[in-house]
Amino acid sequence: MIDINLIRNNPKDIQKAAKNKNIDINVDHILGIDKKYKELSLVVQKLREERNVLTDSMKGEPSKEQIEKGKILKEKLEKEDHALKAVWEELKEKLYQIPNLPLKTVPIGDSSKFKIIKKVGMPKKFSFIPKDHLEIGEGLDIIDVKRGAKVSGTRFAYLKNEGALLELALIQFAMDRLIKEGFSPIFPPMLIRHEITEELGYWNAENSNNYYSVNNYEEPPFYLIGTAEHAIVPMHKDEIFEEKDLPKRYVGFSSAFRREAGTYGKDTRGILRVHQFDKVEMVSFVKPQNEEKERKKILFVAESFMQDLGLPYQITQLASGDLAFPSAETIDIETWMPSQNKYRETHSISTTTDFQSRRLNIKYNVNGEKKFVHILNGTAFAIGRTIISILENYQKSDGSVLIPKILQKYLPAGKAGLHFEKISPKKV
RNA sequence: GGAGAGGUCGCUUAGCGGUCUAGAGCGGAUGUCUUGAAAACAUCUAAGAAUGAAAGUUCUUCGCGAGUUCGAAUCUCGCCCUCUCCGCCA
Repeated sequence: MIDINLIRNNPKDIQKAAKNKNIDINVDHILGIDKKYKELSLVVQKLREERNVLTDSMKGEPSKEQIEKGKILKEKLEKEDHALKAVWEELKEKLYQIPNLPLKTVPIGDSSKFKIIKKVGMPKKFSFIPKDHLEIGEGLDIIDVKRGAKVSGTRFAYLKNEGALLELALIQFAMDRLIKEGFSPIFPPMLIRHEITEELGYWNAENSNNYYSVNNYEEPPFYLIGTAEHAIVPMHKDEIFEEKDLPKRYVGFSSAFRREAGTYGKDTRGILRVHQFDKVEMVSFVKPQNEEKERKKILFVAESFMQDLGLPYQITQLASGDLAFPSAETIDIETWMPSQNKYRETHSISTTTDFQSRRLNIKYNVNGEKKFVHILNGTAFAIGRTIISILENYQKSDGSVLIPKILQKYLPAGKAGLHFEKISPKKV
């Protein structure tokens, strides 16, 4: 949620920012409702004051006149109070439709206006025509989308054998590093309540069909998280941090569930875009003045993972039109995918400034003054896409794959014919 | 899933229609005393909003919402959550 005072004082900026995010709001209209709301609340407050004065004046049995007066007051108050509530609902709905404002540094425009910040590593030249991850994965019997489709439908897959072990290795690798960086490891719940989804700011209007709801019979439905962030950020809802406890950092592991509505026909092959994937995710709660520093830290760690894995990548800054509703800035890491001959998103690092903390009421205490924290999130590993990058970038002509050295210590010692320095193709 | 108990200021709790501007204890902060500390004593110790230069004043919030009433922490209903016992279960 945007600070209402920000809207009152800079209506033009808000209008422009929403436009840059391709979100249609009418700030003047909202200000009109806000004015009505302020006037009405004043009326209601006055009436309540009158009522309080009246009740304070009667200590024992009230007189007939007093009761009469009270009745009249009560009626008036009820009427005005209802009107006030209605206006508030209207205002709240409008306020919830206002997206977070992009930072000044964010390029304005649609998705084509993204900025490439830097490139690291050179795409490898292959002496043979590189296969894509699905061909490699099926050859090694570590990815199975056919059976995924049989059991769950399109865009579902099984990760098997060394593929499964590779996932565990990546999780452990990321966790180890991030724990050293001051992140608390956490396995969050993957079903969340509806009210939480609203407060996070992802389930608004046009985005509402991106996530799954889960039937809970007589109870209100749950939502399946789209990323660990959805369950970790609201952990501290309605809480006040002590200044000394910030920054508060979490590294969470969870599955992520996405309906991928509107992506029919896009990235249908393999496991690049699936309805369920696992992810190691970073979340930080920081003081506003430390936000910049934290963003750099999260990006730095994410980059270091890719460097350690020896994968070529580029860093891009998303344009305003591409930012998620609560994001003020998003930096992506795109990793080289030889089969597509291009970089594809594997990491996304966003700052939501105080947007989520306002909705969720998460503050910190500075010498008695309560201020909203800033919240950042970033991918450590989107496991599926990382596995794709490893398979494709480290493939050999015989269909086997050399696994980056750094992961070796996280893979169990070879037995039963498994060789972890490389994954060998299945003998047919 | 069945039965019961309960959600009040950081923690433990009092409160059972007007005396609640919510009391007490613990914890915390500051001060007095002390070489320093402890103890003791004193004061302070929830959040949000309106107005105001400020001091202050007022309003809201006793899990959330609706209702009864001149008046609700207190009564009624619905919802959310927690705990205990039983059942089921990895």
